[in-house]
Amino acid sequence: MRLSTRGRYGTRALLELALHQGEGPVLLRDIARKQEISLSYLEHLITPLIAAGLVASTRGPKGGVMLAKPAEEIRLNEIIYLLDGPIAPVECVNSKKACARSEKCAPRDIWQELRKAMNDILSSITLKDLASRQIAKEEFEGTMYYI
Amino acid sequence: MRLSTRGRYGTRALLELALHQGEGPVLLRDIARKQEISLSYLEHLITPLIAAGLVASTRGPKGGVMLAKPAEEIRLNEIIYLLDGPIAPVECVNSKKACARSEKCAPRDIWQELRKAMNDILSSITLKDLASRQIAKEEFEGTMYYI
DNA sequence: GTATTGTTGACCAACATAGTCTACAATAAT
DNA sequence: ATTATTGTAGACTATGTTGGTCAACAATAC
Repeated sequence: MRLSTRGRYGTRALLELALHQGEGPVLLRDIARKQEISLSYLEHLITPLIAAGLVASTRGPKGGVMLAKPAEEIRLNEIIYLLDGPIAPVECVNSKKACARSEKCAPRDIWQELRKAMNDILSSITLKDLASRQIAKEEFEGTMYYI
Repeated sequence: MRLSTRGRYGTRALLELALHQGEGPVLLRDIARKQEISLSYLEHLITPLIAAGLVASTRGPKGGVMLAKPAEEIRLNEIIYLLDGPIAPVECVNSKKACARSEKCAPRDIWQELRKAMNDILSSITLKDLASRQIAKEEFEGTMYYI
């Protein structure tokens, strides 16, 4: 029951963009460095996000990537879906056809509850929320030194 | 974000045992047939469940496997844990040491919420509950023919 | 003792994951 | 125009996980 690195790294990359929203293009290289993701791998992760219209890119000197829409309009479930596919513990919760026993399978009902719970959480959080949380964490870290 | 076949098949196998609780040993072969799992694979799945004391087995003719304790005392999170490992979307939610950035990582908080939600659901459901649901489903299916 | 059952461990094919590397395309600055 | 700088695309690969198979073995009811 694990989330792949794609979804996690992608979320972190977008968080980085959200933290620098309004500051113009951010270099992939800088995202890679700050979020500790290999640049080559990040390039692959960013592609579907660009294709989906979450991220805008400009090439050449002074280029880079930036959020293509406000951080409050991007929800985590969207990011995970784009990078990891359907947020579902098993295929059969998406299509009944995936398994002949779907109709009379009690376990399947449980897997569906799991999916709903996960989706509810992920769709309730926007990149803006995530960025706010991150900022709060860092500020709190800072105050720690004064205790 | 998927549940492996191990956890799912294992759950189904135990459901089958719960449905036949008190009827003596059930053949692995019969479980395999009814739940559509290959026998050889089921053998591997049942082993950790026996080791953990959820299932009791007897060899030889008239042998088979049965629940080692009442179905109300077996929770789904236990089954999934035994077969799939920790119910966690990422390792870092279990041990902070897994990642140096854990302390100041907002995404990690989200993954922890996910884990909690999943665990809450799975630990709230016992094998007994699952069996009751299954019976209800089959009875309902049965009535359908009279419409 | 023999047929029947579970137990164990070696093995394996296919796929997913998590990348690397190279060549290429666009563009800003000169 | 040239060049340096950026993202884009695709081929390639190493490793691990998944979902098994198969054969030998151990226990036990009859």
